[in-house]
Parts: sequence; structure tokens; C-alpha cells
Amino acid sequence: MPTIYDIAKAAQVSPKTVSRVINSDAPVRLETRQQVEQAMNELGYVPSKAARSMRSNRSGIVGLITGAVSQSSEISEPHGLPDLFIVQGIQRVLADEEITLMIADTGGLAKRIPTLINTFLQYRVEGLIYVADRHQRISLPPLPQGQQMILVNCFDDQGTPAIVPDDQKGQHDLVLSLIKKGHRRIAYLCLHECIATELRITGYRKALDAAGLPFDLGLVQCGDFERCEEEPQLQWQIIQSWLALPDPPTVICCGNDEMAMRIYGVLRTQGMAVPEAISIAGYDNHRSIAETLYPALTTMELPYESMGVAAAQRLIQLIRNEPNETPTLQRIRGDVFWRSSVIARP
Amino acid sequence: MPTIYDIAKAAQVSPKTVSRVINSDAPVRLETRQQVEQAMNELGYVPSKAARSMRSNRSGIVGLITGAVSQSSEISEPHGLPDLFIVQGIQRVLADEEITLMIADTGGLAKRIPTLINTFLQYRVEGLIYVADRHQRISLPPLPQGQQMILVNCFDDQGTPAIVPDDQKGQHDLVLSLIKKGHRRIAYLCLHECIATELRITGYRKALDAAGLPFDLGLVQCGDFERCEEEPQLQWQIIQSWLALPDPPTVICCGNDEMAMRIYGVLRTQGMAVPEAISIAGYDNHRSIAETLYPALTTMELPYESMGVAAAQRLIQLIRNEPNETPTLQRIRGDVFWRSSVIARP
DNA sequence: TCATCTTATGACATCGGTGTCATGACACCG
DNA sequence: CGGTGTCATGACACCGATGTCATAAGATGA
Repeated sequence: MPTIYDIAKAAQVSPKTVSRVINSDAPVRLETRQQVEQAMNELGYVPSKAARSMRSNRSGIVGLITGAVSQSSEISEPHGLPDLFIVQGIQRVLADEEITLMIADTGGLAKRIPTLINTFLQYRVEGLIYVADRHQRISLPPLPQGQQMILVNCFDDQGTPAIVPDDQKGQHDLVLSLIKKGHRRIAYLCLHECIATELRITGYRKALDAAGLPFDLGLVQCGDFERCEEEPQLQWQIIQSWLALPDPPTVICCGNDEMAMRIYGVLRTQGMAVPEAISIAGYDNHRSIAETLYPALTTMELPYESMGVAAAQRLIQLIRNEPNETPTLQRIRGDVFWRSSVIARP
Repeated sequence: MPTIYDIAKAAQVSPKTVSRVINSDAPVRLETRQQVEQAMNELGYVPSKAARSMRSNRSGIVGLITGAVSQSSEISEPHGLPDLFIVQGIQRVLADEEITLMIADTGGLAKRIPTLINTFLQYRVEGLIYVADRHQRISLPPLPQGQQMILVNCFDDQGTPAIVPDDQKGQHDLVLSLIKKGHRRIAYLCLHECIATELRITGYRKALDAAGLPFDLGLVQCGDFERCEEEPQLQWQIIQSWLALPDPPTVICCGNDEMAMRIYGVLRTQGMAVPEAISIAGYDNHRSIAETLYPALTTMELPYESMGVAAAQRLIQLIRNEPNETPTLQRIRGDVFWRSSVIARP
């Protein structure tokens, strides 16, 4: 691979002049420039980032740590949307800024994180991004002074800037839109206990409050049996108990779209039609499920891509030392996606 | 960030001795080593890959180009399993070899590929991997002399080493195992015309031949209507025409698991039970579909992870200049995943 | 005509490591 | 006791770019 010295020799100028042509940071005579450019083309010159970043102390690299790549194969528990969409959002923003993204995968093992961070530090990354597979509290090893970092889909208690989904507002908006469609009895088949579930139940409750509807504790049940053999029966038992109520629910909100998909199966097995017999709503807007299911699923978007965009933008601000007034914990809102699994009620 | 010079000063040795401690490539007196190590710990030393790779001419980086990250959001056509599993396999192998993987995403735009390759060349990657979103023939711009590259899920006519799924053998094995379960009339609802479809139809036919069963052209139909509004009706028309035959099929092979999922919906809408009324098989082993569907889906694995592993191993061989006798086009086989959507026939 | 300024270019040091070679202190052997 | 070999260490150049400073040629102005 040729260097500026090779180019300089071929164009009969000094290496520094070649550098000036490449960076156009000082005037170069037209004729000289053309000679240099011709030499670069003929020899197939490609500048060396290593040499450049050594001199300038700017690597142009941002490091991202995630389990997205490996996690998608495991389905030990419903984990909603693949966090890959977050990576996609980040990529898009960084590509525009000519920043190269290096992705490291934990392979599901948290203990690998320090090693991965170390590798990134060796490349002198200008920023680090940690992407969690689900909304959670985390704790990462300390970083060298001045090393910028952003957390996505998680937060810590060290005051590290973090981007999370606004789960409370999300469930709130979804329930409110169901109410607007005339539903008064809204059941919630939630995921196991976790930060998202807590926030969403709060949102569910606040939406009922706002509409002046009573909160019925019996209508909120955990429908997540970790895919055990008996899951369909257990879910059907819950649904049956709801249907046996004097005032049964007209719609079931599911903890995520995967659960909604399984509930479709359970209901159909029992001869109940969606949405004629009962409406179903999901969460995540996991499009390959929500759009493919028949009937298509009404659901609340988990705004992973927007979160990625926000994270990248925030990191760039930090790297450039631009002032910003964003709070440490930045909540990102999603939209309701209205599809045919929910019917309007009089 | 401290350098070996800072460490050398703190430990009162020469920079070269620090280098020797780091690389243990020459004997260092125990006492000296400890002084150096202490200084490194106290100052928080992290070696600079840029400086290292400049001197050694080995970057320790492999570049990967894919549309995996961005493509997953588009569902303009059924595209089967996310190619991300390929990336996962590659990651695993490279991580063990202490090679850092840089991932660049085309964002679905092929015209970005030259730019991405150029960025990688600037980092002096030791190898390049191009991952396609589906089995296809491609053509990439020429690379500098001596730059290693591997194609995954695609191939070219320049003799670039390529790793592809063995689609023919895959469909062949799936059909053969259906035959072993007693099925004699096997319908095939395939994807639109593409390399995979061609190969799989050949495999389907060869399996019938091997079992001495007749090939009935009418039992092979394209069931891929690009998710248009009328898709369910059109699919049902095909299925109806099959059921009206004097000797109707007992099982339908679908082009991929997503199509199988939609066929489940179509059949249920028409009051037909899977697998009692008719058995269904998919392709891809797209686990979040195949395992979540009710009943769980019998399908042929698209061995994306193995393909990734094979690609990484092959690339490492190339980088290390190890001799190998692998053919240019390396076909990777998958396994049949037997689940309850297919019943045995007497 | 000479001082001053601008333009165009080159020499050289530097970034942070590592390869090469030199050197001093011992140990070993005949 | 001197020659040879090994161990431990340092001096120095080099990888490929770029920042700083110097310098020569030509333009401008007093």
C-alpha cells in the first residue's frame, strides 16, 4: 500500500505538499496539485487512519457494546424487539458525521464487558455507547477520566447520560387510545416484574384515572410463564376468569407482541375470534410479528430507532463539547400503531 | 492517556523495556518487571493500537459490510431470517482470535459499498467480509492487490471465496424426512423466483426421485404475493385447488417460516386445523416464529450461524496464508427441525 | 530600489509504539 | 585468566501522517 512518500516521489514534490493536497489546508499550485492527484490515482493511494489518528489524537471511532448480535438467538424469555434497531439508529447518525462505529458483542456474558471496553480504549475511541437488551438499571466499571459514554435502554446511578424508552407514557397513550375507541374494561396481561412492567402498569393506571375509569386490580395479571409447557393453559385460565366476570374486558393488552401472538393462538384454539370476540393489543411494534399476524396487531411502538438516533446525537454533542441542557435520563416516546386487532365499541 | 514514555519515566527504565514487559518478547529482570507493572497500573496505561499497527503493519481489524442492521426494518418482501446470525457466527470466531470486527452497514444502498470499503482500507483491515441479505450473485468493485475478502450468502464470478447455504440439499433433506414420516403427496408453496427457490425446487424434486415418487408440477406454486392486500385470498385459492385434486397433498412446504405463519392464519380462517387437516413445513428455522407459532413449526434450518463461523475461519486461513483445499464456493448444510406442525401418516 | 507581504514549497520534529543493534555485567569453560 | 555465550537493558531509527517553521519566488507599495 503506497504512502505519501511514494506519492511525493512519483509527483516530484515533498510529502508535506502531498498532505496539503489531501487536506486542502494550504494553497497549492494548480499544476502541482494535478501532478499529485494523478500520482495518487495511479498508485491507488489510501491514507492511513492509524498514522493520522496518532498525530491528531482523534481516532474517528465510536465504540458500541451490546448483546444484540448474540442475544437474538436465545429465547429463554420474551425480550421484545431486538435491540438491533437501536444500533441502526446510531449507525445512521454516525455515518453522516463520518464517524466509524465499532461494534462489540458481549455474547450474553457481562463479564466480557471490561475486556471489550479495554479493546475500544486501545483504539482510542472518542466515545462509548452501551446498549442493553431491555430497559434496566446497570453498573459498569469506571472509565478513564474524560472518556465519554452514553447508556441506551438502561441507566446507572453514576449520572451517566442515558436514553430510555418512555414506558409509562407509552402504555398510557395506548390505553388512552383504546378508551377513545370506546373500550371501558381493559385487561392487561403483563410481562414478569421488571422496570418496564412497573412503569407500564403506572401508565395503564394513569390513563384509566385520566378517563375517570376505575382501576380493577383483577384485570392486571402476569401472563408470562417463561414459555413453559403449560403456558397456553395458564394463559387461558386467566382469560377465562376474566370472561367469567359480570363485566368482562373487551380488550386485552399484552406485555409485548410475542405474547400477543401466542394469545392469538390460545384464543383461536378455544374458538374465539380476534377482534370480534375480543380485541388484542401488543407492545413493541415488532413489525415482523405485528404486520404479519392475521389480523394485524394494534401495538405501541418501542422507539428503538429514535433512541439510537438520540443517543448518537447526544454523544456527538459530548465529544464536541457542545453545551446541552438535556437531563441525564432522556425518555423517548413512541407512537401507537393502529391495526385491525382492535375494534371500536359503541 | 499515558504512553510508554510516561511509564518508562515512572519506573525509571527505558521505553523499550516497558515494551518488553508488555509483549514479553525478551527477558526482563523480575524486579524491573514489577516496577513497570506497578507504574502501568498506577497510571492506567492502555496501549495505542494506532501506534502499534503502524509499526507492525497489522491492524488486527476485519471489516464487515452488510445490510443486516438496516434491512431488518424493511419488510417489503419476505426475506427470511435476519442475516444477523451470520454476523454472530463471525463475531464468535474472531473474538477468540483477538481480532476486532468493524461493521459497516449499507443502509440498503449498494452505492455506498465503495465508500465503506475505502473506510476499511484506511484502517488497513486485514480482511473484508461481505454479507448479503439473501442468497444471490453479486459483483463488487475491485480491491487492492493482496486484500483478502470473503463473500457470505452470495458469490461472484471473480473466484472470490464464498460461503452459501446448501439450499438444494436443505429442501431435499426436509422433503425426504417428510416422506419418511409417511407423506406421499407433498405440495410446495415457494417464494418468488430467485437462486434459493431454483435450488430448493431441484432439491424437492430430487428427494421425490430418490423415494420413487412422481414429480407433479401442479403441486409447486409460487405463494409469494409480496404482501399485497389480496395475498390471503390468492394463497387460499392455490390451497383450495390442491385440496380439490383427486389425490390432494397431505403437507405443504412453505418458502419460508414467515410464509408458513401467514398460511397458518389463512387455514385457520377457513376452519382448517394444523396439523390435523393438513401438515405445514417452513424453511429458515426462524426461531422467534417457528417456536412461537402454535403448533410449533417443522422447518429446515438456514445455517446462518454456521456460515458465519465458516466464513471467519476461512478468512483467518487466508490472512495467515495457511494452505487450504476448500473449493471457492463452500456450501453449508443445515438440519431439519422437527416440530408439531407435521404429523406422521400411516 | 528596497522593505514588506503573499504564495508555494520543503525540512524537520513529532505522535506512540517496536525492530535492530550495541553494550555492560556475569557465568561458564578450557 | 581470557574467550565465548547469555542475560538485561538502552540508544536509535522507523512506521505514515501532520504541525511548525523556514525559505525562495514573485507581487505590492512607499
